[in-house]
Amino acid sequence: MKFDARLNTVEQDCADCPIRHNAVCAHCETDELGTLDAMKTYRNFAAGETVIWAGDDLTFLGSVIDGVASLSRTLSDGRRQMVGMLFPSDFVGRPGRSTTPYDVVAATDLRLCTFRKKPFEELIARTPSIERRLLSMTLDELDAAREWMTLLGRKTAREKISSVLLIFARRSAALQKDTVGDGFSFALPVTREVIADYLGLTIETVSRQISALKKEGLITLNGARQVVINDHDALKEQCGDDD
Amino acid sequence: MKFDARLNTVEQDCADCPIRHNAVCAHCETDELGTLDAMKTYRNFAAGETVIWAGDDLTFLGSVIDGVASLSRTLSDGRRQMVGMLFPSDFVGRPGRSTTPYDVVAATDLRLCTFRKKPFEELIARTPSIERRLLSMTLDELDAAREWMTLLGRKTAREKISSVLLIFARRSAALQKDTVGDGFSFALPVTREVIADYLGLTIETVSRQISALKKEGLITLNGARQVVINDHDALKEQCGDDD
DNA sequence: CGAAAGATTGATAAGCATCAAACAGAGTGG
DNA sequence: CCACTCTGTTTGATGCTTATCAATCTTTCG
Repeated sequence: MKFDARLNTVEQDCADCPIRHNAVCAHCETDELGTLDAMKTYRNFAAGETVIWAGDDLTFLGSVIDGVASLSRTLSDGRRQMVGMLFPSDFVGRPGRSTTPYDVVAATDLRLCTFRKKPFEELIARTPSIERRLLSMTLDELDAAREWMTLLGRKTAREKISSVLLIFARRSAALQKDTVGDGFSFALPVTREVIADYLGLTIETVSRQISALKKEGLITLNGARQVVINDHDALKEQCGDDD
Repeated sequence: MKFDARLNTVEQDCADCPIRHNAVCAHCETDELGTLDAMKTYRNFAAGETVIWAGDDLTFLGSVIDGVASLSRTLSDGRRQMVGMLFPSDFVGRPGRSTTPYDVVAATDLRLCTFRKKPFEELIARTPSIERRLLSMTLDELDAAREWMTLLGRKTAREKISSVLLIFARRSAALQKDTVGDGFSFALPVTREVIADYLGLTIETVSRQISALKKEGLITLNGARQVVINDHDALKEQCGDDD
């Protein structure tokens, strides 16, 4: 049965929340959690649905509970660059600003735990533990963004593809509490187009580089979306990174 | 006379500080300011000097008072990407983390107002106004980093150069409480090499694109570093941005 | 003045985008 | 069950953009 993303699911207690210990509310005390619990609304989006358009009024903020959201910007002639991917526990929206500077799109079916903006801003103003957690998460995101800038500005197409394959592999491994090594198999969660927008390439170049890695035996493909890593060390070499 | 960047200058009262109203201390009360005043140490760096190497222990944090600092990452074969530029009032370093993931280099002669890391971390833990200001500044930097990702991933060389010229122009205008328009003149604060590392280009491409804009009459150069904008609207058009 | 660093310009080549066509898989309806 | 469409993917041919290599010019500073 297909998941109907528009359907609002039953409210859940914060104490049972799967992202409880990683999200913005990670270090909340019981009473603070109670306040959040009373404020929250779950929102669901189907894959491909836009959560917020760039420039739109930002009326709510919140956390990703399940699924992946992409942040992307568009140039005047339609060229698109993905500037971030939000995974479960990541925070959506920006306190203290009235509009978002980029589109937020559900890359997969997506479930958010949201708060109306104004009350949430008032809450963090009097709750240092939330503010501190938000600062820490924002600093992490800034580091990630800067690492991505290095990829976008200086890496070749082959290095970009190798890098992104390993990133998806590690994400997949982490979810299964496994590690990436020779023979590790994982699924690409997104289309070639999304990968291209993420890497600052065209879909043709993405496809060609994946084919090249396949032809050289570093990876094997089962269909277009399932990847097996044959030579992990060699693939890591191809990333160009300094470690 | 050449500015000797290693020479420690006379301590300055926070109340007279040129970045007082924009830095991390912007919203401090008088007593909080007094605490900071007692903690601070000025540090000067000559253009080209490295403030912190990637991976080094982070022993101090602080604000840029004068000059420009660059944040950059290096790939295994030496390719470099600048991932941020810090101007006066911008914050250096990251509370809550012991090492920096990128090199911090003085792009020009540089003056910092620094605090030892530990005492400063303790201070922000009990001073919400500083933490709030730091969060706000970090969110701004994240937005800037994401905008830069769009430039790096999707803009052409010409668009990159036009964009960076306008960024420098606006920075310069803001400092003089002026606005950018036809006839506006400003200095490029950095070498072509730094611009190239910032834009993910080579110095030759930077030079060629600047020459092209000059040849087409959008800008005029006085020497290599002084730029006059002849046609602001046309230059803005060249950026490719969606507004 | 002479050396060194920074900037410009030219010739050439590599890398990636663009345009175009074919292929593969999933879902649809006769 | 098979044609049919739609979307996503692969592959090929070609050309533009930018990197690379190299030489010259300019500015700065000792």
